[in-house]
Amino acid sequence: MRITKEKAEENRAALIKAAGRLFRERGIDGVGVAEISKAAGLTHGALYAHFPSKEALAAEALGQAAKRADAGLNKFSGPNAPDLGQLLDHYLTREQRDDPGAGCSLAALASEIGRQDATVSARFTEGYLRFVRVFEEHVARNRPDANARQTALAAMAALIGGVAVARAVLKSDPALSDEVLVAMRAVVGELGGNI
Amino acid sequence: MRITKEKAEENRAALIKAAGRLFRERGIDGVGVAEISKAAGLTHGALYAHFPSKEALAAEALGQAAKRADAGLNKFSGPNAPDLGQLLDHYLTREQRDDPGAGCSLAALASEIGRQDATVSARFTEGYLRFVRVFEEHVARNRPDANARQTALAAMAALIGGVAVARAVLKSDPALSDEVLVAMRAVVGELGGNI
DNA sequence: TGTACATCAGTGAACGCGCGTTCACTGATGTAC
DNA sequence: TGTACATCAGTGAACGCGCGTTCACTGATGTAC
Repeated sequence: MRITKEKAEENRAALIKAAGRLFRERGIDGVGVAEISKAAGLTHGALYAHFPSKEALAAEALGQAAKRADAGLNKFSGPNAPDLGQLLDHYLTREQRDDPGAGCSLAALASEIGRQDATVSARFTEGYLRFVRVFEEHVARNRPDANARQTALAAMAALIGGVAVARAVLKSDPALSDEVLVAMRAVVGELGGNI
Repeated sequence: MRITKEKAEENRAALIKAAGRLFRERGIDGVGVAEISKAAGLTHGALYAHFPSKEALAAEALGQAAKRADAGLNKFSGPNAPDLGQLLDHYLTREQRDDPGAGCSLAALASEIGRQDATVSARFTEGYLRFVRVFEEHVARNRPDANARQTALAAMAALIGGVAVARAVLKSDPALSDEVLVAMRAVVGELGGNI
């Protein structure tokens, strides 16, 4: 039952989208190819017509997620960008914390990417550096005295850690989880030269 | 073949130690009970004489690791403690990054703890707060103007994120990985009122 | 435009394997007398 | 102190199940004439 090229491309996109969401929700090790395929409306055999392995799909999913994040990130860049505080308010929300599937892949998968292969690592690096560059612009503008690159590298890693920690403590101490988000917002805002 | 109470206690400790190391190295989902038991010199059946489930073992392993970290942390606390920079130099090393099994469980498992149950989350929270309190002391001493609690919460989450990011980008961009560690050291040092 | 046929996305059974957990059993330890 | 026996940490086979991957097959699509 061969299908149109158009439909095949749709199916491929559905696989990538489902994989991204499920990997963020439950980790790369935490979800199987059968479930990803089913979520995309296909059987697992079809997945292997598009990707040589689960790991290749993971790399593709991470790349796609970075691309989507990049689109959202563009409006925070350039000479007429809103101030850094708005980017932080956008990133450090309860919604982001409470719905990892819809959120940032960097925060959702940070501590397990190191165990994946180099191609997955490369997609993480790309996504991370996209955020870093936007941060760098803001720091260079707001705090000409500071080392913008260094501050941006640390600030973005801090945000990733902040969301990961807020999620990790949530089930045992929800008040602390909120406190971490607020603290991150204040401290990174100050770091970036923005109250 | 019943064994002495003493030997049984040793075996229990070996299970916890092996579990901690393997979980940090490969993630909780990434290692099975058979391998943990084997690393402790036992069969998997014995594991269930000590722990009701893999998840209970994970909680125990995280608690034990926090206890050990606490011992190392005590010398950075109190009125005669060395300055914060030494704690940062101790935490943000290539050794820490390159050997997750021997390092900090918070950094190794941050983004997957949110998927575990509340008892595992509770052990993470305990470990995190131990670090936060030590940080808080230093910030209160070095920067009386700052909100010490808030700064400490953000700084510790930042360190966790920094190590996780340094590991995530390592395979694809080792130079960037080093740069992240250096940036974190500088920025968090400044945050804590220490050059 | 109509016909013949090669292509290939997708199906679903099957592969070997490892997973977490259970359980009947072993036999030295620990205890009661 | 010596004997009888209950205890229980540890063994290893077995449970059902899901894992990632392979492959013979299907049949509509896309293409060559």
